[in-house]
Order: sequence, then C-alpha cells, then structure tokens
Amino acid sequence: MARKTKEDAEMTRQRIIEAARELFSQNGVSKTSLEKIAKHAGVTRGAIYWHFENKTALFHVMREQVFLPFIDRIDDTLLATESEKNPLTRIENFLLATIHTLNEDQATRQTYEILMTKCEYVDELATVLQQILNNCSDITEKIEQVYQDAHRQHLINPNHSPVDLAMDTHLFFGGLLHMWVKDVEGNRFRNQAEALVKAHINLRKK
Amino acid sequence: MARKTKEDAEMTRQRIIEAARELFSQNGVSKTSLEKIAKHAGVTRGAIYWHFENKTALFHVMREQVFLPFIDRIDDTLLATESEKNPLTRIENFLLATIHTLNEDQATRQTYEILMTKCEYVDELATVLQQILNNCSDITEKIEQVYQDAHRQHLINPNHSPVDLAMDTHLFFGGLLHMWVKDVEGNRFRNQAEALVKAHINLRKK
DNA sequence: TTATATACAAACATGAATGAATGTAAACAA
DNA sequence: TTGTTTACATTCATTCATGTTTGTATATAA
Repeated sequence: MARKTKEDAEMTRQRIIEAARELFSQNGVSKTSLEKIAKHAGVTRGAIYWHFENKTALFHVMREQVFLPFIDRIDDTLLATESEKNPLTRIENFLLATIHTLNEDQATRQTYEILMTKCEYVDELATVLQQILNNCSDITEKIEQVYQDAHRQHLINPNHSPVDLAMDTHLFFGGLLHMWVKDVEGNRFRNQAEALVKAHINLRKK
Repeated sequence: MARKTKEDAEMTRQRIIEAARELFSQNGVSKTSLEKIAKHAGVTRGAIYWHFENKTALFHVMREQVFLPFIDRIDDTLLATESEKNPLTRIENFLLATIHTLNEDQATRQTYEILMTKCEYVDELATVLQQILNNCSDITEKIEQVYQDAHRQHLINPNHSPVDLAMDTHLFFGGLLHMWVKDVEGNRFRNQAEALVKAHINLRKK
C-alpha cells in the first residue's frame, strides 16, 4: 500500500487508538479482536501491528492518553490557592471537575468504563493495578495537604485528622466513580453525582 | 463412564464451581477455558456441560453461591438491635464483618477479586451490573435506617441527614472494598482496612 | 430382573484470533 | 534521479476455545 506522510501516519495511529477505545468500551477488551479494531478504524491488522507491538501495548497507550493528562491537571484545581482560597472548596472543585470531565469528554468516559468494568487485570495488565494504587496514593497525599490547610484555617473539626479525612474522601470518591460508571442508565448516581460530592464535603464543615 | 450417585454428582458439580472460581481469580474469566476448569476439577468438559449450560451460567452460579448468603446475613449485624444497642457501632460492625469475611473466607475473597478485577461486564454479564446496583440500593437503605436511629438517639450531628450519611458511608465502603481487592500485596489497604472503617465511623460521632 | 435415565468421557466439527512473513507503492533523503 | 525506508495490505501457519454429538457404564426405579 501507498506510504503516507508522517502526519497521515499519525492520524491513522490515532484512529486506531480511538477505534480500540470505542470497541473496548462496547464489547470489552478480550472480546475485541484486532481485526475488529482494524475494520472500525478503516485499516487492516497490518497497520495495527506496525504502530503497536500487540493488543496489550495498544491498551496501555489508550489508557495513558487519558490518564497522563489527568494527573497533570490535578494540581490546577486542587492546589490553585490563588483562584480559590477555601481549601474545602478546592477539594470540592477537584472532585466536581473530574465528574464534569466524565460527563463532557467521551474518551475519558469510555476509558473509565473500560478500566472499571470491561477489562481483566491479569498477566500483562496486572501491572496496571499497581499503577492505579500508586496514583491513588499520590492523590490522597495531595488531598491530605489541602485538608491540613483547612485544619490550620480552623474550617473543620479539630478532632479530625487530615490523614483520615483525606483517605476517607479518596475512598468515597473512588466508590462514587465506580458507581457512576456502573450506572449506565444514569438515574441512580450519574444524575446526582454533584450533589453527593457536595454532601460529602458538607459533612466536613464545622 | 460410570454413573455416580446423586451425592457424588453433587460433589463433582461443587468441585467444578470451586475450580472455576480458583482459575477465574488467577487468570481472569475470559482467559480461563472450560478445558482448564475441567482438568483442574479432575473431570472433562463433558461434565461441565452436563451440570451447566455454558461458561456464563457457571459464572452466575459461582457468584450467587457467595452473594446470596451474604445478602441474607446483612440484617444479622446491621439490624441486630438486641445484641448491639449503638447504631453507629452496628454500622461499624457490619463493615468490619464484611472485611473479616474477606480475610477469612477464600471463596468470598476470590469471588470479590473476580467481580472487581477479573471479568468484563459485557453481553450476558452486563446484567450483573444492574444486580449490583440493586443490591447497593438495598444496603444503602438499610444503613440509612440505622443512621436514623442514631439521629433519634442524638448520637450524630443533627445537621447531617441520614440519607447523605448512608450514601456517603456506602460509597466510602465501596471504594474501600475496591482498593482492598486491588491491594494484593496487602501493605496499603488490606492491613489497615479495619482502622479506615473505624476512622470513617469516628468522623460521624459527635 | 430389566429398562431407562443419569453422569459423565471421548471424539468431532467449526470458527475465531494471533503473530509472523511477505509484498508493495509511495514518501523522502541524498 | 535513484536507493532506501516507511506505512501499511495480504497471506499463511498455528493454536485454541466452544458447542455438539456419540458412546457407555452404572444407579435406580418399576
């Protein structure tokens, strides 16, 4: 077949990733063959094997394309001390921003669905679990710092330790995200996710 | 092959379920063939197809064998008003009892691992998500009732509504269970799960 | 005692899915 | 202009999983 320009090649690579994400979220990772992905992207399997070592590598790239930017954006809302002075509001905004991205960005939504309900963490994918645990630790630590701010500013009950509060918030939000993803109909969690976040933060206020 | 007695047949059926659970939790549902399950159970695929319609049916039976008894046991700790008077302690005991079962009972532990990280909710398994959502609603409602008790007994902040508290606790625990399962090493969440539960309940106390 | 249903094992047929090898036309560098 | 690399398409070989069918020895009912 005709060789493409570098820009064209990058476009097909991107189309393959998008096709994979779409089919993974529809039919699950293991039931999505490279043949189906290729057809959906308008190429053949040869193209996929050119751009990616195998299905697992494609999966990892797909995941990173959503999560690496997400990690970079965390500090923007969580540690944005100039734009938002109140620490509790900053935590609330961080959680709400994540929900908002899920609602607005299809790629993010599909990737969360895949990671939470459409893939099996075995063999080469088992390492992803460890990465998730690491990310969670990082996020929890950052939330803890913000709770320490709130503690210093006497915004919360002084008996509650920032460590406990941070872990509790993180676990709450992890649970919420899982239910958000599972609630495909949208009438149980997706439609009231923001209210649940605000209620959670309200439980902390004095 | 020689026909077995009814008791023998029931034993092989049970061995098939156990083999499936073990292999599902090790290698994931989709990568576990009926051939492997059969070998691990000491039978041939013929035996599996005799006792179960297909792999999906076997999966459902495996799941129900752990979750139907669990649902039955909920009221024992959560609504045991005679043995434990304090509503907050009853909620705490319920959460701790679940963690305890995960630690002690291998079948329960493996089933949770399968449902959370080793299967893909597509096609026939997609219905399981709906069942999970329904179970969660039931549990949340029961927790809410206990929080209402706590409210009436002035054990918690009167500004906090039992509905919000129940949902918050449920999401917290869902998140904790997910992290518990993912923390295979055991040094991040599994070893401090009880402490996290107690800290969560403590956040409610006056 | 015999007929039948049971509880499987064994064999068969079919359909993917993967990975590797090979082919090829056009982009790009020299 | 030409040689080389790129960006795929095509074909091939192999493995593996499922579902079905058939065979069969025995528990059990009549």
